[in-house]
Amino acid sequence: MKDTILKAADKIFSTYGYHEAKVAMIAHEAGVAVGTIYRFFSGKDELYREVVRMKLFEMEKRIVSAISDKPPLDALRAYIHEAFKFFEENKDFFKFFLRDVGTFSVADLEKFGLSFWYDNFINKLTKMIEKGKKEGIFKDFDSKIVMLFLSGAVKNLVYSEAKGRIKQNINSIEETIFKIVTEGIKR
Amino acid sequence: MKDTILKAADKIFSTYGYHEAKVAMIAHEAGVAVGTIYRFFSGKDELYREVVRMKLFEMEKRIVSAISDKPPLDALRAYIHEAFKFFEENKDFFKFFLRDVGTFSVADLEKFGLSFWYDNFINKLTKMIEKGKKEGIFKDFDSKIVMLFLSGAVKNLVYSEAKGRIKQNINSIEETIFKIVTEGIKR
Amino acid sequence: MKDTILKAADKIFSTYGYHEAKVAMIAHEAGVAVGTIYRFFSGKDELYREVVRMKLFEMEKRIVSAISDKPPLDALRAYIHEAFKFFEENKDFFKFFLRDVGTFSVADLEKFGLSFWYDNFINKLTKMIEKGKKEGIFKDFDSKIVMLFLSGAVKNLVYSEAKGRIKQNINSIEETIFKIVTEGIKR
Amino acid sequence: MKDTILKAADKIFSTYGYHEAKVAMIAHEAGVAVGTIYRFFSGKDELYREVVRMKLFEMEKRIVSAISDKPPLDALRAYIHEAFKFFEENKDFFKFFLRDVGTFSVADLEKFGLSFWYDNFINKLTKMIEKGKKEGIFKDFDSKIVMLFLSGAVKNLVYSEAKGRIKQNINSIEETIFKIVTEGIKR
DNA sequence: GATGAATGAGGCTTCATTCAT
DNA sequence: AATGAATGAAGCCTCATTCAT
Repeated sequence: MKDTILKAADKIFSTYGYHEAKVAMIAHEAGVAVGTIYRFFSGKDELYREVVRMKLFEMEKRIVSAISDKPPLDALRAYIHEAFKFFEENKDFFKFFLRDVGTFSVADLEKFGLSFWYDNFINKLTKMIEKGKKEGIFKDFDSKIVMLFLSGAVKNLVYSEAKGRIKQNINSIEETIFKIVTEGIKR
Repeated sequence: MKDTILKAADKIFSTYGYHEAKVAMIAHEAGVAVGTIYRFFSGKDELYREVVRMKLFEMEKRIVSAISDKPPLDALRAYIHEAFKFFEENKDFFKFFLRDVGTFSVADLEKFGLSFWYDNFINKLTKMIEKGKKEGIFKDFDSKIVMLFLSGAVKNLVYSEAKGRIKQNINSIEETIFKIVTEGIKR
Repeated sequence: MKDTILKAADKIFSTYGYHEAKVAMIAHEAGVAVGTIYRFFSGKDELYREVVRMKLFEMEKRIVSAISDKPPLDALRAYIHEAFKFFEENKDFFKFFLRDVGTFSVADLEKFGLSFWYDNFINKLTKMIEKGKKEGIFKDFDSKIVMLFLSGAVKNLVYSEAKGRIKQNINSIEETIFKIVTEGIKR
Repeated sequence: MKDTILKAADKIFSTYGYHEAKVAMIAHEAGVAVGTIYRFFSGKDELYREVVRMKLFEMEKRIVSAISDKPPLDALRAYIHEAFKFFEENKDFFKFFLRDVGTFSVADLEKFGLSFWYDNFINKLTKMIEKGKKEGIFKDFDSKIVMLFLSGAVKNLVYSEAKGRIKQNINSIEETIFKIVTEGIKR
């Protein structure tokens, strides 16, 4: 039941964004009464938070699993590939998440309670870089900056790709990203 | 007057985001009556659009001016520096509007009449890469992908810096970005 | 519930007229919350339209039923009597809606989807005159003009009576109308 | 100046009706500033009242002048003719006046201060009937009822004619009215 | 006297939330 | 536990009116 609602909420939020999504729509999509939603969630806010959590935790799980136990360069490739795949699969959701986050007030953002999670996630990814540095494969840049650099680049490219602003196919884009980040653009 | 309102709107939208920002707050911040806002803007929507336009046009002007007539590598440095500076100065605004320009859906950009502008802006930046390729300084990656890669990386780092997730000072972050993008992280 | 609201709306519109009537007043009169009104009507406009429809359809039903299957002169008397009775019972409403059905512009009647209805209603009444002409009881005036003449006269008298401008009792007024229209004022 | 405003107000009220007419429109039409209107009229309400007064007083003047010093039957014809002519010339105004009156609250209607005028006007017309009765030309119906009967009939027919619901030309309609009211419809 | 930019009260409407069944 | 009709707070916007120039 709670899960049905969560899935319905995901779909509606992904289709309409937070503010255009109405609780009644979600109830309808889930095939339950409006009141039922309030048995499981304290309100629309919490419902949204739960959807976001669900998504991000899934993302973390998939990406972390994709890179674990791989040598640094392979892990890097895997990260780029998995991130692309995940964003691609959930692009409707992220289209609105990224936007809606901007429509919440600072106070609300903190309510998401995801700051801590995000730091933690970035730290896990950072380990991939750390490992590469230890093994002498990566240069001695600050690992966190490298990861934020890389994840920003990936996000922007997924997004642009989703918007049809890039002609290349996804494999080719992934490969280009990998090359730039490993070897740089300077000849 | 129009300008006072625009500035107040910028502040309120930057602090609360679109939906939590109330027209009455903006009027109060601007020190005018609610009705006065409607003498200059057809509604809350248009007011937001104008704020966004104002910001982005200023950003373009500053960045384009910073990179023009510079040799490719200097231009690259200048781009990173100016983008950082601009985002830094307007971090409240961008926290809400864009963690990413791509944050807004195509429909939204079109609503702002900015689709054309964005393509144009990216093209201008892309020329900086093209030039470097012609001069044999940059490798033969697709210029647009390079630019989207770089702008994504920069935006994410500004954002993270603004959030206090990075300890280094800005100059050092800029330098790291420059090095990664030019020389890559692989040893 | 819908009916309670409709009745309350009738009362408030009849007392204050469309523009001075506030949705909140209607809700209060009906003993429901403002929002409840919007479960049944799309807005103030539709609510007004529905009140008007309700009234006019009832009027038609009563008048048509009163005149049907009667010989022309009896039908004429019945028309005058029933019209008086109906207007009398709803004088508050008609004081605002119609001193005259014609009071509303064509556009308005169309907005109410009542143009067709009104033509149809007049046609039904017209048949009473036609019948009288066929039977050689009525003179050969254009039937529609006769009906518009008669209904205008009746409406004005009801209205004046309602305003207290006439001293006679209603029966006497009805009789006078009947005599004037059948025999004329000329000796 | 006051007159210019009054004429402009007449035009705008006649075109849009009371509630859709905006003070700014009237000022624009009159070629004066909004504030100027408030030098001559205490507000929109009074301006409307003045327009209505102007109209009705003119109507009275024309109709009374048309019927005075005429033998009863000629006066009757003249009344019908002049009423038709006047309504015809001002149909835009009356289209809205009749409607808007219905949108004012009872309190407002009294503010028009026209009840007394209307009684007075009807009395003047009534004299035409009285005279006919004294001369033995008209039957012994209550004169006021006769006048209200007649004026209602005329108003309704003018209105229907204005709406295009009648095919005959105006002269023919006037003649029919005259015949019905004098001789009745019964053979 | 004339102007018209600025005012701000007040209305219609939406929709998250509640609670009696 | 589930329902969904009813609630009512709160926001955007309009426009008659004012008053400094």
